[in-house]
Amino acid sequence: MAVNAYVPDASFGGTTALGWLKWVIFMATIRDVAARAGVSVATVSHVMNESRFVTEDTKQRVLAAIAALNYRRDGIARSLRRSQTGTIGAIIADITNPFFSDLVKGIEDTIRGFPEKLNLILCNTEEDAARELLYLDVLMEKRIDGLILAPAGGNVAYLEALVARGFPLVFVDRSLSSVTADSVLVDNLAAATALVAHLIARGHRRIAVLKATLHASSITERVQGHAAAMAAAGLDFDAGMIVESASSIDAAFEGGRAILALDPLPDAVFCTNNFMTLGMMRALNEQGLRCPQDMAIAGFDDFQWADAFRPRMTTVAQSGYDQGCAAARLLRDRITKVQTGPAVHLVHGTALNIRESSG
Amino acid sequence: MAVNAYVPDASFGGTTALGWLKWVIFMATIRDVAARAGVSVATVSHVMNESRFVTEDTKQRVLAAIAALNYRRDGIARSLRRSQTGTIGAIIADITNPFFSDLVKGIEDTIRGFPEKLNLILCNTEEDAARELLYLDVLMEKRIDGLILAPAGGNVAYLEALVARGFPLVFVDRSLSSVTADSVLVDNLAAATALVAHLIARGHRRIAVLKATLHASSITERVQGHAAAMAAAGLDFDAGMIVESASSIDAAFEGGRAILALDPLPDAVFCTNNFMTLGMMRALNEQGLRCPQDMAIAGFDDFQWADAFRPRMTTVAQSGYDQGCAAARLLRDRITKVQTGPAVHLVHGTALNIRESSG
DNA sequence: TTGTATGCGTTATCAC
DNA sequence: GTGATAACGCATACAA
Repeated sequence: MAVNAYVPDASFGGTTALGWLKWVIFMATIRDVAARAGVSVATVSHVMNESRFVTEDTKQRVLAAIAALNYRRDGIARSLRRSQTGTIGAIIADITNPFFSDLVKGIEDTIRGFPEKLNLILCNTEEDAARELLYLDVLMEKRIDGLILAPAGGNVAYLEALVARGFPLVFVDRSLSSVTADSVLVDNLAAATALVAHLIARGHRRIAVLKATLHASSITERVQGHAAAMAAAGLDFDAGMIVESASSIDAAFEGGRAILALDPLPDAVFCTNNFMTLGMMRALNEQGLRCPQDMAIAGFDDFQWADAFRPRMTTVAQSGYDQGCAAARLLRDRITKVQTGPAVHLVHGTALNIRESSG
Repeated sequence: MAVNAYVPDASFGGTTALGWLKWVIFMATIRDVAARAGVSVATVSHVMNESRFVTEDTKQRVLAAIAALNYRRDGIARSLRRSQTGTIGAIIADITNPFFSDLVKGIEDTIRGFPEKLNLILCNTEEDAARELLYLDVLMEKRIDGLILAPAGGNVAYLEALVARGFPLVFVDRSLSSVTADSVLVDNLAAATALVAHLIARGHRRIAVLKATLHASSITERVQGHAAAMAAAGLDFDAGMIVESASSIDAAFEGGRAILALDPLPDAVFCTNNFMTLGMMRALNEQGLRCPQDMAIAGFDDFQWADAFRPRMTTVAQSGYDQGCAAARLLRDRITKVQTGPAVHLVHGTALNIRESSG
């Protein structure tokens, strides 16, 4: 490796403010390559981009110079010139939630397959709209080509303006009714209804909800699913049986405690996402209660180990990975203008995994 | 929001190849702002960066123009001029591994607190050195300011060259002995030794290892820990008791099956990471074997729900989050040249969580 | 088949 | 206290 062995010739630029950096971290430019190959910068550029015919001979000389100087083109300068960065953003709630880490992996695996060699800038809002706004601003300043967003629930005007400007935006997991953009979602209402109906079919009557406090359409719909299933069965429930907590395992643990303090005790709990389920189980555990004997639990979002430990959890499974893949494709199609019409909304399927935690 | 209401005046640039884009997605430039405020671009720049004194009056005019035009400076042009991008890369093994998602969250939370407003580009190698190389190239082309890396095990010359050039690099989770860079690690050898010693103390004698096949120093050391503990106890074991599988739950499931096919059957299994533990449990489950009655299990890496489900897992816990925070700080200090001496190596602590899976 | 020269939007160095 | 203007490194329109 001769990366740091090359000594720039005298033609190399002067010492501006940050010029010294270039001496420490020397990076050959397209001009250095052109000079060494005895051609113009245009030719070097065209060789790298295969954007016009170059005789085999000159091409080889250019390639040799590139190798000798260990030249890598400057993506920043290239981005400035082409007005596209090859970078997309993903603003999600929380990467430690298995649903989102699967989703992000789906995005990554998919964009890696694209010839455009897209990159992903990752941001966690932790369900905070203020943080979302901050990230939106930073990403816009970074001139990302498009954005995959699990909206925290605010910034509607900002997002509307973005979409109005034609900026490529894809919603995942949830959407904002007032913002018309592509989306990849699941039918939360139907899935939650089916899950709670299953609980009812198992004989449970007092079914509490451990609800993540967030302004996400997905969560709202899941709670509506609970109400729908209860109503369909002619079952009543009071608002006190819907306990809210922030969307983290620790907060859900407290929420779970609150549910276990309910009087009379519910005989089943519907957890609106991964974190709620985990927190609920921890609370149950703390009180020495057994699932499903003492309390049945069913949750939205499956997790990879849901069937390897006891109790095996009854869940609605959705593939974060597949949704990530779909979102990435949608976004790419918008960026490349393969897709230009009105917003497209993808609804992915869910599966009801009936295991033992529901009794 | 008047983002898309502004009609650029006649002075607005001509139509180059991508010029049309500017009409669809109109973005005011520093010149538009200067023109509207009746000042020079220099003044606008200085107002935005607070880099020289500007009278309150002109400053207000500039600020008003910025607001009116909804101007956001172009980070790309800025990066080109300043030769720094405010972007760092993180190349890790797999974001769906809870250890790494915690780590990434630690990085994010930390860089968000920096005044530099750093951004994170995320890459998963899935333990593939070829993929790592690809990402290294892309990230270098993107001119990232620094890199946090969990090396897949190859690309040594490339990384050496990077470090020799003074490029800020921090290893996490594992390191490459031939590359001298900052690192954040744990004492894998000691922790694994203690874990296996615990298994031995519990009366287990035939202790198998479910080992992730990867060229990571961390895994090698964990396996050495097993050997050390066995030797210290005067226990023998044959190589057949060390079963390898790729580092994914599915592969570990197969590996777990292989272990359960061993004859004679081991009475305990040491799993070298999260995924191995999960796959092993799934295999156990498939065969209808109980843990710890039929087989004791202990794993490296704790997970948030390790104590909420049965069996509660005995594990070595390390904080991916804290390691992410530390790595981000180390990297920032290198980037800003707050830290300039020889490589610093941080060794974070681990905790032995003795729960029920070890019998 | 190749070269010259302009400009992308900033920042920073001068000059006034 | 402010303004002109030259880079930054590349892609590309236009020449040759």
